Amino acid sequence: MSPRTKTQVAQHRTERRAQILQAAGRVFSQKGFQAANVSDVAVEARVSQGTIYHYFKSKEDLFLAVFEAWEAENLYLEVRAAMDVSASAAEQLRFLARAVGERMAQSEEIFPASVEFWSHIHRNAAIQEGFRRIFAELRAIVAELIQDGITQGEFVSIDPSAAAALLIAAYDGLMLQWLSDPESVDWQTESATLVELVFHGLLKPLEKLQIRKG
Amino acid sequence: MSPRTKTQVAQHRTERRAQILQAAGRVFSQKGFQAANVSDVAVEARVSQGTIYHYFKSKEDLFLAVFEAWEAENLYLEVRAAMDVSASAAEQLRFLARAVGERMAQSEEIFPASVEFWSHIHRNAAIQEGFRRIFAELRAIVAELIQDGITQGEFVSIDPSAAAALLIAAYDGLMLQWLSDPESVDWQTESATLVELVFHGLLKPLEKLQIRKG
Amino acid sequence: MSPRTKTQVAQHRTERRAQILQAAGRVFSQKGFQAANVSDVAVEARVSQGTIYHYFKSKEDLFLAVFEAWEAENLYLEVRAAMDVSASAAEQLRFLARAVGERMAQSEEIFPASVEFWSHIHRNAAIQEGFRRIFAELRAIVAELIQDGITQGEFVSIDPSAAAALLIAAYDGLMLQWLSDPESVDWQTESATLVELVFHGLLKPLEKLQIRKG
Amino acid sequence: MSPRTKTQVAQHRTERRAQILQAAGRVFSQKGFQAANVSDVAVEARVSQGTIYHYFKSKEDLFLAVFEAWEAENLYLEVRAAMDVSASAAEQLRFLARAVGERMAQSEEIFPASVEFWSHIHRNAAIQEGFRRIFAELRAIVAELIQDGITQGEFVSIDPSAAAALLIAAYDGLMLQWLSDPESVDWQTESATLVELVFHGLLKPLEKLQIRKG
DNA sequence: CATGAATGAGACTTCATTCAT
DNA sequence: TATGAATGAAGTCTCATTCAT
Repeated sequence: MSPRTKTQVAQHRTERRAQILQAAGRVFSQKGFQAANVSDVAVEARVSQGTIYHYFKSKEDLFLAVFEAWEAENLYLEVRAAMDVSASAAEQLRFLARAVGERMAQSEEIFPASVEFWSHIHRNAAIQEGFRRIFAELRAIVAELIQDGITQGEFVSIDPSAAAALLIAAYDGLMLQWLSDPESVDWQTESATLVELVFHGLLKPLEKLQIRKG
Repeated sequence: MSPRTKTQVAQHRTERRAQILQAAGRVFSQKGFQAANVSDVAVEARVSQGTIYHYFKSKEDLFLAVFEAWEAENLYLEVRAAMDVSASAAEQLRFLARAVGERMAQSEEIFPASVEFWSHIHRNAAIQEGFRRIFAELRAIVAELIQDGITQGEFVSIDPSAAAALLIAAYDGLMLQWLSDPESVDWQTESATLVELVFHGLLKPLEKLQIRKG
Repeated sequence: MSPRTKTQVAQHRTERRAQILQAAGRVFSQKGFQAANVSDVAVEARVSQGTIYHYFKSKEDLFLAVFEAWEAENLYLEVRAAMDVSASAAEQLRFLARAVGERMAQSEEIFPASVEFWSHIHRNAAIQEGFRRIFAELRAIVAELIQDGITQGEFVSIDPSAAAALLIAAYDGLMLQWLSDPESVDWQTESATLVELVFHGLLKPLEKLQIRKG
Repeated sequence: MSPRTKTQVAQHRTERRAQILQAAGRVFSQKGFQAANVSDVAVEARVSQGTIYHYFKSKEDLFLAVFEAWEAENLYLEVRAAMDVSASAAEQLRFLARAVGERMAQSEEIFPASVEFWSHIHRNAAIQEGFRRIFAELRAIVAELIQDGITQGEFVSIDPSAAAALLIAAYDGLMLQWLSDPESVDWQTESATLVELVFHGLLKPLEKLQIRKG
């Protein structure tokens, strides 16, 4: 009956959807969700406005789809990948810091999108849940790594989850500083400093002993 | 009907302005700048829409004024206050971490406002410049403190500015985690862990020596 | 404070509302609710589209307001007025038929509005309820009149409510015939014929006796 | 793939057309012409939107086709059928009233469609013409019957056409009352009351004589 | 003939801003 | 200064219709 096979139709739909999704990602991150027009997205995706509504129920639906796509290719997959390295906890952490630093350096153009999503956390349950999941997962991974280090006598005893939260937080906070002044953040330097700070601490060994004595 | 002195008039203006500004702060942080209506602000401030335009040129003007007010009572004043303590760099840092942690715990209701401003960094030059200034100032203060510690032999040699950036970033990042799941962040714990981590590092002293040797 | 007194403002609002309501009545009855545009109403009322939304929440709200206004000045007030005549039931009925006939003849231009409302009965609960009330009230009045006639020995025994329904129905049905062909309905003739038919019946007295005998 | 004869093709077209027509009838009567979407009709008919346009030029064309189909199976065929009974005018009229009453009772589900068509009388020439024809034909039939009764001395002298119009109108008006409150109309009762009223009239024979005397 | 993706005009509605009072 | 009615531009979304397959 149908001139195109169902498979062809489905594939076509998938491609078109992706095309609109990417365009929307660019537009939303550039202008912000509210300020962006559906017509802006349509132009960017080179389709008519009406077509967008064949693939997404509403502008908000589209926004959430963009968020899901963003979420899907988000950091934590990469983070988990870094864990595959079978090495000491310290080495894994060092490796991870470098990997994330490099990733950040390459992702600068999507920072606005991230911040845009951040600003919807407290207004949209789906977005909030997405971030809750992301952070929970990231924390779990990093905390586990730290816990391993403690267990194996490599690391000092510390609250692994609280420490993990701090490490993750640092990168988000740096993103913000980068946005307010790209010159002010050098990802390589920051990652290196993070490792140094977190591994050895600020206090000089001698001081440390003295302080501990005192 | 009774004639008022110029002073009275001026005072009246100032009060009305503040009244609108505070209302706008609440509304913008709750709904977001774009989603918030001028009429929402008017209702919240208990004035008419027209009145708002006697005190602010436009909605954007009002938003920027809110930003300035937010900026003015922002963290860094408190941070600088912490510095007044004449003590060792380590003690100052420890004190600072605790003070900031407490401040964060009390400021949870304005986090949405902060994130709202963040999302305008890359779209509004004034906001960007505001944040650039905030971060630059904060970094300068903390970096100076670290530098002092290094100079006085308290701290190990480390990039003071990069380290300062990390410490500041951690708090912004935690704010984000708090927004996505308030249960997940305990400011006291995080501040304490931050101090521990930053002071002593993760690595056990023995390990440290061995690693350094190796 | 306010330059105009509250009374002035309220009066102004009332007038404007009425102005829009009347315009909407004309437009909706001419084009039908769905086919009519809010902009059509705005043009007819000589206000901007936005202004309409200061007075009515939505197009549907406006439609319902038009319905209420139509309902308010509807037949049954006139019908009840006709009842004030203290006379025999037969004379009241005769008077009523003539009054309604005259009223119909003068109301031809709002017939489209009536039919438009009719078509919403089964789709809109408020409209349905409105008509239920109108018909119930009309039936009650006419049925009471007939009952009086029966009680006082003027009228034969008959189901007063069912008979009332028929009389009322006749006028609505005639309205329809008029709309499909204005030439085909002469209100005076129809009212006169109705009275004759309803008072004396079709059957010749003699026939009647014979039939009743048989 | 197997070649079909022209007859088969034609039959197929006819069936498909009917299938769409019936679906459209249901949808239009439920939602109203304007509010109904072509896609609603397509879903109801289990064909694609495009297919509808192979059988009907436009949505309006489809609507008119539905109207024609509705018209074709409308009352007056039944009415004329009732006339086939060769009996006295009175008996025919009595029979007719009962038949129509029964028909109405069974047609309740298409009342919305009727009212929907009514609401287009004054906006669409084809619909108006359709109703003009329906009413004219009905009136002619009933008026002829009444005229017969008069001619044969069964009925009193009365305007046959005006009386016919009233009888027809009553049923349309009752339909409206039924729509506004299904509980309020019992077709059997109404038909019986109609016959009684129209045959014998309201006035008591004695009264009648007196009034005629007076 | 059948499909359904695509179109784009146009609908309702919102809202920042103005201005007469 | 304060008001709030009025504006009209612009936004989101719908939908009848077309057309390539």
